[in-house]
Amino acid sequence: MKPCLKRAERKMRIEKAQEYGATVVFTFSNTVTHIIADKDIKYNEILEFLQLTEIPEGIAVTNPRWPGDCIRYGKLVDPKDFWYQVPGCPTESQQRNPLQDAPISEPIGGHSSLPSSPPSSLQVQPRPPPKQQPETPTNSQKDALDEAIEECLTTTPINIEDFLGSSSSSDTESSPESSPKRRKKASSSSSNSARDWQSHFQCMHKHTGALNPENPNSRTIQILEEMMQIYDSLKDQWRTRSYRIAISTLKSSNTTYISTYEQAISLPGVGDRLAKKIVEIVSTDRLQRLEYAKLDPKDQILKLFHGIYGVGLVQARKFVAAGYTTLEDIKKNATLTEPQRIGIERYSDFKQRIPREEVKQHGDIVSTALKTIDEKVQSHVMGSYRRGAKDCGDIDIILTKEGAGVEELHEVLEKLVEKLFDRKFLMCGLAIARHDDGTKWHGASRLEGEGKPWRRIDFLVVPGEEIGAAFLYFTGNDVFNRSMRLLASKKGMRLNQKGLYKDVVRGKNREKLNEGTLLESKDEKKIFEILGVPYRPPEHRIC
DNA sequence: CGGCCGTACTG
DNA sequence: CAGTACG
DNA sequence: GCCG
Repeated sequence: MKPCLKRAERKMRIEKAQEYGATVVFTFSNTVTHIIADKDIKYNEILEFLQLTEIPEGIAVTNPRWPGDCIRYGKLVDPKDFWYQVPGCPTESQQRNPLQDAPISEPIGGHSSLPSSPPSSLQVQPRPPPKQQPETPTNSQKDALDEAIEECLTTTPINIEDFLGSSSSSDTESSPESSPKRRKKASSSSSNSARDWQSHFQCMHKHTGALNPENPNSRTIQILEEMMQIYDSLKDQWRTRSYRIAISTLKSSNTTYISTYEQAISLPGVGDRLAKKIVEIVSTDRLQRLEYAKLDPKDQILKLFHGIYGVGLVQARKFVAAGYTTLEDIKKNATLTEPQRIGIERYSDFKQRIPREEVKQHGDIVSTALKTIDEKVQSHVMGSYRRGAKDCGDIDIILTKEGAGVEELHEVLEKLVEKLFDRKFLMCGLAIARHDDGTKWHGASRLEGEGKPWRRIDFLVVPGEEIGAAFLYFTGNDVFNRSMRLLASKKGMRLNQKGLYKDVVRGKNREKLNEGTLLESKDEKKIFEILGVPYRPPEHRIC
């Protein structure tokens, strides 16, 4: 058997199967009754691996869900059932659509179609390495700010590990070993616990968003992400938040396979309920609750509608409740705002990812046009582009000028937009600053040429003095920003796209009672410093 | 048990 | 104002 | 959902 990245996970399942009386063999022989293939294995890959032209009669080929279900239901379920089919398996049953097979949950009686001989041995297949991640950090492109920041970084190297003592609680257990000794000179009166409480904030940790292909928890993460999406579509923002945090924790614990309740619950952000779900995923390769939820066809339609620009969950649910099932339905019959109408018209355009190179091209066009309006106004491409993504969902551009205020820049924005409409680069506006001090502009742009898709493009007008806070905000990602802002508020401060403020008085519901006084807004790195967060370059802000 | 980011634009 | 959006 |  080839070494495999998933071996920890497979080992777990193998042991589970043996616990229940299965015999696992590592060579193919006529004693084999079942072949359990890892999820992504295709039928012909099994044939190839076993050097067979066909699987002998009487041997069942299934995915890992089958043994899981057998354990779940306490009996041998039918390995020919749809749920257990291996992709490419030449049987009639694979045509069955899971969405029509409504009552999935009923224990499908194990019996008849079992192979003649009793199940006594299992053959386990290795799983191919997982695919690559969507957002790949690259350090190739730098702008002036990046270089300045990196300079600061190299002169004052900060090791995140130095900030995270071994957990104060007794059961540190399987956490990614932090070296015990070393102590930064405790600035002022900061005690251990003072440093500890804030280490739970996501912004305190390096995240690249890369799905480490060696992360043994990738299957768990995948299922939890699906579950999170369900809760998101149910408008359960707090459950969604909890899932997001727990998933993020799993992603960073990429050296340990989390398979037991104790392991799981010791992770920050994972409580009793999620720990139980993780155990269920590990031992059965699925989540019962998720299977139910995915059966609801409304869920699919809801997602479709929610994908329209300007349509949130409230509107999407209304459309579903009204009985609409397609974008055409809505376009013809529903009352829509103008942005929503465009959102439907350009639905597929806006869904497409934008190659990094094209993002740069859009940025260059804006930059060039800007020069004809005001030489001193600069544009910076932000968002996932600045984080180094190889493709982006939209294009985020900051317009700024040293010493300029919002109103001066707002005029520039209006001229810029007009000019870019004239040259048929901008195709429409979606959300447009209407006041003289408006700061944001949402719309669509496209490159010249036949069939070029419209791209979502956002401008943010930023006074010269606020460039640091604006960079922080517009670089994201969203989770990172929220984490930074929450940390600020816990420290009696307030962070937004204009700056970091202190002495913010909050009433109940944390409602802001005063503005606070400005601490820093021009220097992105100083905002990190004041908040006590080790500086992280954009490509490490993917939580 | 209550909190979970903070802001800007639309209709 | 609620809803939606941005990171 | 989790956490204090």
